[in-house]
Amino acid sequence: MRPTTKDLAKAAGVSLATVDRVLNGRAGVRRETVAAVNDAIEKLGFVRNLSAANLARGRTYRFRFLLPKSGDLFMDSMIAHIEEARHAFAAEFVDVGYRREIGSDPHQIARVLAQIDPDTLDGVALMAPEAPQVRDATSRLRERGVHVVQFVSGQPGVREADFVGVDNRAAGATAGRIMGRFCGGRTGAILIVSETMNARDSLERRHGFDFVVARDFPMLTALPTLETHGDAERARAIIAKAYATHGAIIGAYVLSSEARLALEAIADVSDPLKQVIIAHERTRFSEALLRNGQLDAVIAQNPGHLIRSALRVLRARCDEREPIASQEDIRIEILLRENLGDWSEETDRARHPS
Amino acid sequence: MRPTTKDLAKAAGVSLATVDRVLNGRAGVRRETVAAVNDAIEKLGFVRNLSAANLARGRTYRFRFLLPKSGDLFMDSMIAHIEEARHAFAAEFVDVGYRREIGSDPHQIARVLAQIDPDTLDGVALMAPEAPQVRDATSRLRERGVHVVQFVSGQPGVREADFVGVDNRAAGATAGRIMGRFCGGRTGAILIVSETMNARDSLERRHGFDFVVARDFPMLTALPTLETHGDAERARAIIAKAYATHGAIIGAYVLSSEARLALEAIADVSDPLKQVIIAHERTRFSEALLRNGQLDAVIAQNPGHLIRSALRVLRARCDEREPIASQEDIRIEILLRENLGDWSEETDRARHPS
DNA sequence: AAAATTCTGAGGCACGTACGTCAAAGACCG
DNA sequence: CGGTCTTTGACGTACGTGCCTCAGAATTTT
Repeated sequence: MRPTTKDLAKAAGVSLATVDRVLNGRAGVRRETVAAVNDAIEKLGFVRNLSAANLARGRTYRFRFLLPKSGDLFMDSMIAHIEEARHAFAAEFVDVGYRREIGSDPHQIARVLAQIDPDTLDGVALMAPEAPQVRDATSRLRERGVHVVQFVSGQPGVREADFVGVDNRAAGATAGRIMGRFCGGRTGAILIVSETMNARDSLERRHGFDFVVARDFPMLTALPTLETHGDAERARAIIAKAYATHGAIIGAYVLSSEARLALEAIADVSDPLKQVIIAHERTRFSEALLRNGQLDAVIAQNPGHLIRSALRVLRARCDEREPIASQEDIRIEILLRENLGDWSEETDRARHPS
Repeated sequence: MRPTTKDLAKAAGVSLATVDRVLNGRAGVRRETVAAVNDAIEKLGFVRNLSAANLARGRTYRFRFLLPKSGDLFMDSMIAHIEEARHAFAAEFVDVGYRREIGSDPHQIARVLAQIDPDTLDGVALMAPEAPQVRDATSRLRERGVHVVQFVSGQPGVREADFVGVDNRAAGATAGRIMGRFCGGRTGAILIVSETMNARDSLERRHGFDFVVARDFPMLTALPTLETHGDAERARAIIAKAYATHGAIIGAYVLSSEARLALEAIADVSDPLKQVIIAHERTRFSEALLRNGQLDAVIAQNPGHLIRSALRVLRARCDEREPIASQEDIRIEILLRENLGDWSEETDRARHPS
């Protein structure tokens, strides 16, 4: 059996309450007493029983996802997974929710963060563009005792907060290699479309893509990024123009997480089956195109994993534990028609039509 | 606050002990009393607090992975991740271990399973080839109260036990598509190598691969499977012979989880850079080849995920909960050089040599 | 002696369980 | 047939699990 606080108290020659004060770093204990307790902890190899502790203090964890107000299918999928996690985590007294309050103005984001009440919230997972104002507001939030996870957007390795998401340069590079290999040595231009290039993610993906294409696939020319700004009309106009002016477009890469508008426009003004088309993120829409061959590959991060990971990291921080690195490492997934998850069922139906 | 057993007792007009008996399905309670308690549970929306229950019971979970005696790098990686999980799960009173006792003889496997003592073990994750004897032994184990997860090998949808692993037909199909696309329309033969074709996994991968190649890439000819039987000499001999007799081998697909022998032999008797080579599972070895270009793609299942998933499923079964399907769904990962996990660091080094 | 510091005791969190109680149902005898 | 004894089913009591917390006691310090 593992040693308990009782054992500690006996070994250190103090009462349970004193042990508890040392354990939780509260004041009112002499240096020597603290040392005695710590020695006992060391000697007995004491590890506190977190569930017993949480039971005793009636602890609950209250976490919120702060999401962009904008968003299309990818955001929908995210929210669906938050909803799923809500139920799964409820049993462990983790209260999960989300709010769509994040705009594009850094000051507005900072204001949202400033209004968070540490008494009603233990942690937030923030999906917001990078900006100095946001970084500062994040730091202040941390100082007020609210844990923060940079979620999907943002960058790894910032001291203020953990990052949960993929390395977007590597994701772009992955897209680049698939593009290169799928084009099979042909020479031509690659159309590149994004919702906006103001987001760090898109920039990084573009960098990664260009790096690999330039180094390993010199026969391909990556065109300048077209920005749809989430406007279907505009998307179609600029994409049509691109196909008209460049003769030999043999592939298209849609950088942004919301790919629908761009992909619809591409399908409208050209033949998607004759190009290599790559997009990001799995949604109803991208999945359907992948299945019917209009999309050749999707680079994705698993939304369920993202969300559970953010919650686990927040919890670990609340408990002053270190998260399990290998579990919280979000993989860059490559999705083809065959590894979407129900390939066998599909072919079974094809072979035994009901 | 969530309702407690105390609230239940009051609402149902019985004592805590009776509530407990109903909750844990023990005998000695009249039908009407049971109904009364159940009504109260319904009405109050009672959910029992598992950690409090486990605390009171002093419950621990004892799970073991039963692994093949044979195995090379993939098995090493698996074991390393079990070791990691051991530590991570210890805090939640889950005792994780493994034993390498599984041979290829179904009777031997059945004997191993028969010797498991339900008093010392709550669940096992079994990585074993499929066989009627094994299935029966699994059923008997379940009847003796030990939970079983079919791990990596085995098939989904068997009533006896949950399955944690990927759909190998889909994995093979994924390999098939990548092979087809990466070959870029060239005509030629594809070498196919496996350790053995006695394992269900290899068979299924081959089926999936063939299905996709036959349907979508008719210019490719998938050669008959060569079996190395884990013998380096033999591997080199048969592979050399294949390259000698078939003129136009433009790709190679190594089906089995342990790919090293086959890949070494291929590199010895041909130029790996001039073919499309695809293998399964991420190991030190496959990773290195991926980085230096000798391997074009790796189809993998994430070992850390596999192991945590198996443990979570076992735990859920012990607690009579339903596992979270989306979390326990193991993805078929496609690994290229760029999405191995440290691509940015790598290119940073290239740009800023130290 | 008052104030500040350090420490203890007892009760509580949500639940499990050994043991005890109590009534009804038989069993047995004269 | 009544009366006593035992068995059985149905339920309650009280304490334990590892830890936290608050009121208050004991010890210093001022």
